[in-house]
Amino acid sequence: MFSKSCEYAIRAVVFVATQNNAGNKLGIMEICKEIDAPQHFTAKILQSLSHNGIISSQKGPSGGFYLNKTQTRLKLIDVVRALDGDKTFTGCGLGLKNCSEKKQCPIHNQFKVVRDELLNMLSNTYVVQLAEEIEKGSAVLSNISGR
Amino acid sequence: MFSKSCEYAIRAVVFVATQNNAGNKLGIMEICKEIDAPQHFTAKILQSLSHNGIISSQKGPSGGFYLNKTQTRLKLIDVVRALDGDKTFTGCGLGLKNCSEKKQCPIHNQFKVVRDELLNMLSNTYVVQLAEEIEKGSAVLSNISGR
DNA sequence: TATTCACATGATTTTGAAAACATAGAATGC
DNA sequence: GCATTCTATGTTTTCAAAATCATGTGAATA
Repeated sequence: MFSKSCEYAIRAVVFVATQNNAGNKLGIMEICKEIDAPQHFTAKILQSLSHNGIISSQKGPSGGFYLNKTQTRLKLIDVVRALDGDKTFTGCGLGLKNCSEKKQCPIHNQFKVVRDELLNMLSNTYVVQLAEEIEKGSAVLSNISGR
Repeated sequence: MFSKSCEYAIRAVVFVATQNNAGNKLGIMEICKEIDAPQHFTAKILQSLSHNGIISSQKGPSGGFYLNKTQTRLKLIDVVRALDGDKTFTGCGLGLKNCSEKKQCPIHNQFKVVRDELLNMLSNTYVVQLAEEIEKGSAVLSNISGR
């Protein structure tokens, strides 16, 4: 459904949101360890997100990634769009490059319903809301058992 | 969403269904040309489908792929399951290997709604019904313009 | 029964996303 | 200003899906 980049990004952003209270910033190593993601790869992803204004970053000692006031209102759709673009919501279900309303694949309309449901879900889900789930302990962000 | 294999498979199966009337069988070349898919790769996919009883095949002169009586009642879900397995409907949206009802990722419930919608759609869509769209001219199976 | 045709099968190559590596650059704190 | 700590960037490597290649096998028919 999503690219690996996008999966790691969502997990990372949600984790950052859980720790964003006291205004403390999170380093790459800390984030990757918690969400069980490859360090260098995830670093690039977060840098890309930072570049796109999805999250904020601070260099130097005691620096790291964090969310500014505006960014705490982040939705999942923002993260997905920044990394995977619109192709998740516009691409043809059967891989036809020219598939459109005018010249459509046979499952075009049926598929549209599913994609709209996805788009709707991502548009109505806030990152902070997911962070709360983690804080409450009703959800996890890592593969590693016991965390 | 689906693997390339699955995309080619659906397109191929729908095309076979459109030509299944007079009991004539379709060769690989004919199929690949029509749906604009790589020949050898698609051959393997169809052979796999044939192996799984999704479609039928006949060797020798005037042989090819076709649907027998039972197979004309094929649903999309059958094709997807045969090639991509259940991971399309069960895999975690955030890529967590251990994600389950008990230990779930933060978007588990939201994602479930979308996946169920997809599962529902695939379970209620018949291949012959899609073939009719093609025959009517209200949908296409190829990237190539003008076909 | 030999030839031809078309699917079947296994090995190999290609491709691109994913991941790792190496190095540069910038900010903080002392 | 200098060391430390972190982000930024470009290159290389890895790996599995995707695609190809080469050869085998069964069926039709003359």
